[in-house]
Amino acid sequence: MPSQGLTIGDLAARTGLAVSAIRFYETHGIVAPLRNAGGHRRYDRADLRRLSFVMIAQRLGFPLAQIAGHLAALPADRALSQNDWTRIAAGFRADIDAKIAALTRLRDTLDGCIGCGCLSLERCALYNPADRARAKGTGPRYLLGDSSS
Amino acid sequence: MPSQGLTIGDLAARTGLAVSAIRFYETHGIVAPLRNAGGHRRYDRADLRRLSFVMIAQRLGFPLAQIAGHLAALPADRALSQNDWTRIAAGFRADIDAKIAALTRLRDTLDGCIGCGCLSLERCALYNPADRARAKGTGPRYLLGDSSS
DNA sequence: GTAATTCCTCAAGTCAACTTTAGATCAAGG
DNA sequence: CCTTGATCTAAAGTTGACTTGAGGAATTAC
Repeated sequence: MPSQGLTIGDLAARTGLAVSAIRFYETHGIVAPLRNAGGHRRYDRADLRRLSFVMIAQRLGFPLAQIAGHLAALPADRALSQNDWTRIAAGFRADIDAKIAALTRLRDTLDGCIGCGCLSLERCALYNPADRARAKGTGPRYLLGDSSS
Repeated sequence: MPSQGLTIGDLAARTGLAVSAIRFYETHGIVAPLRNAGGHRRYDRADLRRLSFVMIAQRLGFPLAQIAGHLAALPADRALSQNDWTRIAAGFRADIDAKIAALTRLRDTLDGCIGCGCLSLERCALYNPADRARAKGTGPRYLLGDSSS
């Protein structure tokens, strides 16, 4: 039986993360390995998934704190059930959708700007968001998804 | 005639950025204001657009250096033409598309995972990317868009 | 014309997310 | 056993993106 668990080096090799990064994540509550007699960390396979999840979400621009928040909804001690994933996925999905929507909005605006020929640019949303928003406040909220009318 | 240009405070008020941030951006080549007799910065309206562009792109997760790169393709000295925007938009669009694709891939995988009922999770891409990728290298490249077969 | 704002520069501080370094201990192969 | 490599802790360093602070000059408002 190889059931001694994975070392931090094993985890690093499999995830591609640095050993130091995994230890850092531990201080942020993302993984919580056990210790063996000598004080060395021992991980199980669920930790591989946790770390993969972190890597993916981070690559997509989610901050560690937010990711940790999602992962906190998972039980650390037992194997993950489908319900666990369903919950985390649902929570995460809203964030992803928001990000996709913002990106799509920007892309479409860029496309419109290319095609519209508005050299005066008076009516161009990309060109002029800050000027237009001036009456309503500050910043390019027009493209930033502030739909509070 | 109000044609003295905008002060850094005007710009801050209109974009919602901090004055310090605008000065910081200057050190990174994003804006390059003129100076008046007293040494104060004077901006024109094109700078409002540049800053709005920066704010949007940043919110979407693009690093300043990359944004500055896109903006560097624009002429700093003259009014922006449609061609200018066409060029910057085209370059930026590829980045946006890549980000949308990665997010969509993740979302779809999450959806599949919720629906598939794979409690064993042996075939679940979200659950198991690191284990599966082990043979091919490290990390959850399965979901990260590494399409090198 | 002077008081209150706003702006100037430069240096240092902050926060996130890690990495690097140092000194020491643990584990595994021969 | 003992050497080599992995791990440990704690603290300091790094990068990106800014903010804050100090000391001083320019602008604006009255």
